[in-house]
Amino acid sequence: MATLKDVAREAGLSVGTVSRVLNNRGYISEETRQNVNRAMKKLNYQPNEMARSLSKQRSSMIGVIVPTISHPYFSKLIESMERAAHQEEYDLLLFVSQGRVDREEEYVRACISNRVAGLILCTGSVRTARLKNLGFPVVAYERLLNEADAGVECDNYEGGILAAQELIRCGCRNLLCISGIGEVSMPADVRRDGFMDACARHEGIRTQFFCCSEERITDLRYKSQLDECMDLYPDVDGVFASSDVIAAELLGVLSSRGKRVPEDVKIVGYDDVFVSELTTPDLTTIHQPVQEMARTCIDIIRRASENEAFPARTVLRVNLVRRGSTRTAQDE
Amino acid sequence: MATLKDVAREAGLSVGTVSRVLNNRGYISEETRQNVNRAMKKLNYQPNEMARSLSKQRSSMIGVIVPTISHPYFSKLIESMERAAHQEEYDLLLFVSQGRVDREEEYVRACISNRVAGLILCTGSVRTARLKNLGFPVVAYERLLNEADAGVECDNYEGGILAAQELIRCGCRNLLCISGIGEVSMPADVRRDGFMDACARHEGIRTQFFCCSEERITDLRYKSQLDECMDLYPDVDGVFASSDVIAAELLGVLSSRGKRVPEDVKIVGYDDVFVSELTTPDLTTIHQPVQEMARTCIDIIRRASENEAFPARTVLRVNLVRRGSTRTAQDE
DNA sequence: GGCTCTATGTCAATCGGTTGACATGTTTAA
DNA sequence: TTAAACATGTCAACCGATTGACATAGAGCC
Repeated sequence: MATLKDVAREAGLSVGTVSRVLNNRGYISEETRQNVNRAMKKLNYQPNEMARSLSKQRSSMIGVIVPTISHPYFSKLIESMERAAHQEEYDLLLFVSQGRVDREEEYVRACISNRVAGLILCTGSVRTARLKNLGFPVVAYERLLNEADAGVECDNYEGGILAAQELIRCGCRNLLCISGIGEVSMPADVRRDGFMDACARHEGIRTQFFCCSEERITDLRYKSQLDECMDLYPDVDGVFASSDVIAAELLGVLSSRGKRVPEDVKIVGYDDVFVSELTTPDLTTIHQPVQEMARTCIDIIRRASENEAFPARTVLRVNLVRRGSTRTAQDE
Repeated sequence: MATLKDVAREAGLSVGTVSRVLNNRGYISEETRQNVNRAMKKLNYQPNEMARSLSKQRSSMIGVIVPTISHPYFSKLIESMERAAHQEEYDLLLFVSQGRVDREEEYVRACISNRVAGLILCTGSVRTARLKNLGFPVVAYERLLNEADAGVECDNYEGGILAAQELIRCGCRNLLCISGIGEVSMPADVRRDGFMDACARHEGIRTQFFCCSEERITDLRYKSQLDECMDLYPDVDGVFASSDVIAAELLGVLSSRGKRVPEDVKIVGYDDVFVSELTTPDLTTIHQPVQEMARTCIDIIRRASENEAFPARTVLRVNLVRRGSTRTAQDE
């Protein structure tokens, strides 16, 4: 495997000059630059990132910890992160914690060992005291973490409002909000607040609330809980589900009870992942700007690395995507 | 950030001895080991993987290139890879190529630069000549790559047979096989062969074949193609879809045509990802042992790193999971 | 002619580990 | 008793870059 020294010899230059070309430092003539590039190509030179990171005291990798990627929301997120990272010349170190605190702490340690350029936390259970003075910036994604250096969220409150308005627009009067609540309070919790507040502003709207246990989020199986829920509230005519996956499962539960969507019950999901277009009918949902959120996370880390200023908190706009599950006669 | 030298000083030992403890080399007394561990804990020492990799000429990261992770099959795969990798003390470097050759080559270069312990290729478009003498083992996952050092697949032919048998068992006589074909020939192509061969062994079975273009696999949108397909073959009573996502979309297409599943049409999917339990009815499917396949890939890399022998080709068994989409009256 | 800018070279330290050679003791077992 | 096994130390080279100090020398300008 060719080294810088080999390239220098091949180009008839010193390592110092070649390193200057690679890192764009000091004065280099166009001729020399070409010469170096030619030599690198000829030797099929690939810089050793380990050596580079060691001397720079910082690698070009970004660590991301997520609870799962089986959930389509997180797979979409990771895909966006990967793209954004590589656009900024970073590589992505992926960690899946399954929501287990021990793993999360292990993964934070792995990030330290790898001297990552930054860490994006998409999971809330890490003991926050351990996030101080890590030597790299920590970005909290849709989590409330005081210890993080920055936070990126979408406007969950607004999302709740949009969902409520849509159901009310469709003539629903007997609303149900299904959401998951973990042990940690999360930005997503305020979706419900937005929903409830918007409902309260209208006359004659009944609202119920059902809490799906999210401890088994990695299972993606809520069906039995949703069945119980429908036993409790058999006469709802509009449901706001806090994720498209829950909404999709609800479709199955309703279908087995002979309820038709959207004729008998209207549904609004959340996230706008591919599942919402896979179901029959497809799902009206609140679109999260996942790509933009991912880009923001990466950009914060880039800025921090270059000692540029960056926002402590970024809240991005959501919007409603109307599909079959809230279609009414007059929409045709 | 504490270094090995700091730990040695704290423990009153030499760096050599501490390094021995870390790498389990030579003779170390239990007392010294404890002493070192205490010192490491006290200083909150995290070994610098960059330095370690540099001197070992090999990092403890495994690179994985996939075409997408939005597709539930790949997100399940990556989740399994991540788990298997960390169980063997590797970190995972994730690359999503979107099926673009230029990105794949860029990612292979990134793996070289990071001196990965191994590379798992879940995508077939890389120009194979570039995979020789990379300095680390390359494992082809569900791909035919002569240049790879090892291949891991599931028994796709058997999967096709199982699907055919199930549809025939349900009394279907007019079968359709929907599969995707890319430019590169892949192990998954033989699913069709298994299906067709099994059908040929039965009297009075008609078989059709429809080829879904997979160029837009990252889109996960096959609906319009499937609609055409149903125009072409309106009277099929049993369908084998080469992925659960296609099967799920087909459910929607059939529903909009007033066809009921499983009463009018029976469906068998492939993969056994969560989507198959999300639909109504849920999908009978061919289960791929993704976890075991992932573990096999990681194990091959571990063996290669330790100069142990490893199999050049591993083919894992699949099995049928019966659910609602092929349920008949007598199954009740 | 002196000054500054451009372009490159030499040299050595540094990043934080790993590893091997070699030395020096202390136990333990044959 | 004596060799082998155990336990640790010292020292230095090495992995492949980055970086800064300092030197050299030609080009362009006042």
